[in-house]
Amino acid sequence: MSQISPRPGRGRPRLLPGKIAANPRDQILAAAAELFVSRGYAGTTTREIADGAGLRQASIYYHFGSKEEILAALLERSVQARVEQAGKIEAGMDSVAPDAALYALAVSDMSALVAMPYNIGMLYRLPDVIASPVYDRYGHLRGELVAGYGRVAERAAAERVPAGGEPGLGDLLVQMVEGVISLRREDRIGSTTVATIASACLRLCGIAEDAIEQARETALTALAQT
Amino acid sequence: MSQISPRPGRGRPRLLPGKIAANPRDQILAAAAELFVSRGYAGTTTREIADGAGLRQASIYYHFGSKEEILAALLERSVQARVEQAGKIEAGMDSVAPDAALYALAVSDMSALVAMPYNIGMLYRLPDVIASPVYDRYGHLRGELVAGYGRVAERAAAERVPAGGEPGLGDLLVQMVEGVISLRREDRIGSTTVATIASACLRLCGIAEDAIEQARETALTALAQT
DNA sequence: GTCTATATCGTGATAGAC
DNA sequence: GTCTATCACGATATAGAC
Repeated sequence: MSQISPRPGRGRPRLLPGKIAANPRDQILAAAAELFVSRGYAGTTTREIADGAGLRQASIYYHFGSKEEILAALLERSVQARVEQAGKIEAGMDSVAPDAALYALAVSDMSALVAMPYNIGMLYRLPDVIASPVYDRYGHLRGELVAGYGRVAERAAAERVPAGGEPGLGDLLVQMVEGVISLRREDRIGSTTVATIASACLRLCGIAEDAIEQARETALTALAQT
Repeated sequence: MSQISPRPGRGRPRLLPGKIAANPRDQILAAAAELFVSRGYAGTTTREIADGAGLRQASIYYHFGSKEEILAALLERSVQARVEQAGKIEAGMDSVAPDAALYALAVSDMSALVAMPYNIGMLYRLPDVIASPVYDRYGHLRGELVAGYGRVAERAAAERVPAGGEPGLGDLLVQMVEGVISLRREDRIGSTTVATIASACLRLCGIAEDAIEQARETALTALAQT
């Protein structure tokens, strides 16, 4: 990154001076994220990215070596936050009730997904992204996420639901949680969305309605302290 | 389609005579399906499709007017079977127990998804497909599918789970059911997969374990008669 | 650090021979 | 009905001026 020298007045001025607020790298990432998510990776051109970022097509190559490098940066961002938060919650699992831990995991993970700029959590679903060589570097992290869900869920479910099926509880729950991605694409995230899905996760573990309600309150107060 | 004249000996012979078995239109569709699903729509070239179908790039344009027309044909195939089956099950819903109807709906829908060539059920998830103008012609059908799931599920759930949340039960269940698409992409469809997910659907409606087991048997015998 | 200009290649689609 | 040949365009990426 020594190539970046943010000294004012350096470099030829941009044509469109309206967007010099944030640093250009982030502007490029933001524009690319929006386009990748709405038109796909292969369906997005570097020219469109440049337009969105407010600079010229060629100028992108000062900040990134290739189009694929932009994708890699976005992929890393999109998985990092989720895995980190999930790890923290699983680490502190022993101090709270198992079902509250699951509720907290679901809520914090969905919050991370919803908070991501331009819904980049869905990059992982795109075939051309998965086929890309850069996917291999971050793909296994999502597997760890599923495994984490599985461990937390098995505890919460106890013996209430038949275990050992394929797909496992972790797969089912991650599938449910990532439903917010589709909902968000359709602009359907409301004030009750996250709570509704989190409750559904506990229901999927055979937890009764009153216990779900209790786990919800425990989880929310625990999350508020973080 | 009057342009198709399958008289033997007509037309210049193909370079690669190995694949003349089925009709060329279907060969093109099959090749396109495999590629769209593995590399995305925009990421697939007509040359690659032609290679997969065993003819030359330009020859595709005898069977389809454009690349988009190929996509439209695949989209139609992928939604038709699901909506049809769902409609039949919902129509015969009164004659079986509500929870058995839901189980049957989930199983038959997942079976349709699993039976689709090259997992084309996932075309609906691709941003460049959704952004394409041809999507508008078939997109609303998926909405009807969700609504159908919602009606069947509300009956099965009765008053056991809080209703009226966003997302609705239909959204949650379709989300679960379409999880087979991801599993299939990862080659993880086993003998218990469909049953596990169908049971999870009922669990999501607050149905108890023994009732789930009973619904399963009722549904399977009902489906066997069809 | 961003620009203009351009090289080089790949794309979807068309024309016309066979 | 499939071929060869090619057009017109748009893609990523590079070179070098400012």
